[in-house]
Amino acid sequence: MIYFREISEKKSNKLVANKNSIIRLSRYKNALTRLKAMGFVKVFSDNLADAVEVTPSQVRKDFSLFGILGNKRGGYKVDELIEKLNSILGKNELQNVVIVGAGHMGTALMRYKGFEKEGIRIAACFDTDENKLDRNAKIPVLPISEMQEFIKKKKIRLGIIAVPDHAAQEVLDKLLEAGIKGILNFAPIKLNGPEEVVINNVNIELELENVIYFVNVKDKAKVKV
Amino acid sequence: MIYFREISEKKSNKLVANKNSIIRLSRYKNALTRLKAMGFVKVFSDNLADAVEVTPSQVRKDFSLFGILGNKRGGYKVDELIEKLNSILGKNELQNVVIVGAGHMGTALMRYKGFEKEGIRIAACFDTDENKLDRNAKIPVLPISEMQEFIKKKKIRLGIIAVPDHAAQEVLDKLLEAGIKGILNFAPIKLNGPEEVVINNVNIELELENVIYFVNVKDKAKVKV
DNA sequence: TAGATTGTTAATCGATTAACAATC
DNA sequence: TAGATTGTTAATCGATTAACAATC
Repeated sequence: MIYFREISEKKSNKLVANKNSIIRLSRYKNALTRLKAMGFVKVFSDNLADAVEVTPSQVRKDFSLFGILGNKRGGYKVDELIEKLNSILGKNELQNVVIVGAGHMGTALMRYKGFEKEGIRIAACFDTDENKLDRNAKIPVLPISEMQEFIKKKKIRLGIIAVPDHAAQEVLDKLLEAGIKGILNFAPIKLNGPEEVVINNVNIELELENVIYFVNVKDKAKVKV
Repeated sequence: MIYFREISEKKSNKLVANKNSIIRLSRYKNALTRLKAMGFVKVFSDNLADAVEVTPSQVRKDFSLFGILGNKRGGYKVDELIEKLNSILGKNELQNVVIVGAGHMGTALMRYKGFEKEGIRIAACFDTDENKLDRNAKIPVLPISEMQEFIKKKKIRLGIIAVPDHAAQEVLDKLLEAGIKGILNFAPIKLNGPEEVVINNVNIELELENVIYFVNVKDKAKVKV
């Protein structure tokens, strides 16, 4: 992937975007819309740093990494900044997504309010279970046999996998075959896909196990007293 | 929190557990149960490294960090290793959890199969909406007014927040008041709690936005050709 | 102008990887 | 014993923070 490397690395071998910096951009953007609502027209790296709980250096570094320039002494204009962040984050165009699996998790995601206001639209959900189908719903639930055609016809690039573990790899293969480029995977297994496909895993058990571990550590630390 | 620092840092100022190392421990453990099912009695750092896609150095480093010792030349005994990892991860005792919010996400989590086999038990779910209550279900859905007493009586330490943004902070405060020590939060807002409480945030929008960003980057990289 | 804030370079910090002596 | 693998120390890599010259 030579061409990707060209834009993802600076000459100086300092790497550009990593996952954390993108997450921070999203947070800056959210903070900015709040600040805007409060009447701010300009912001300084200080303000954003406070809002997102990072250092001002981090803010300026992130911006400079993505080519966002402010005005020395004058900070950043809120409107321009929001616009630029939206553009970087791909928020200027509606993002169509399909969900595979209309079980509990898939249904929760279908109903999830957070997506719409972020410019994410669930185009359809797919399932093998006939009882779950609902062609006429606002977000239709369709048989998985129609999935690939649907994706191709609507040129959808993003898919969410919310099926049981044992079905996940097969679903992934089908999605990729149909042209999907990015995956958010809720099945707690490692999926194999080609390098050029973006796969982000959300593993709820692992997240909860993490909490358990740190609670235990702190507990033991206290007992030690 | 002097006492916590004492055990969380080595003399040499090398820090012990960070979130990533704990996640890796969970993955080692999962890999090991698979290897065990395949008949393995011993494993080498090589095997685990392959299974989890890290370097053998990483595996040995992680183990040494948590005081897990193998046998030079003989690797690690699978059963012992699983046992030790379970103990570190707090898997030897059943972990009771309450869910707050019986909306789509809360319900999905209640029905989530992954928890049980990891020794996590959902003791109850709480909601303000009377229509959602169900005292007699296997996992009862109770009014939020009974939450604090329930938590205290059953000495529950872990809570999952799955309520709308605007209710999340209030729910957190109540949970902490009742004695909850660790939180998994699905509401996409920053929660304020005292330092000694463990709060882990799962933000599904951010995760999907991340996918969108990297898909766009790769797309543009290709067009550039 | 004087003061404040950016943008970038250098320093620091932390986590991962490599190397290798110890030893089973 | 010879060979292989651990456990740990040192080297590397990457990300965050600090510092400061440029400049509005």
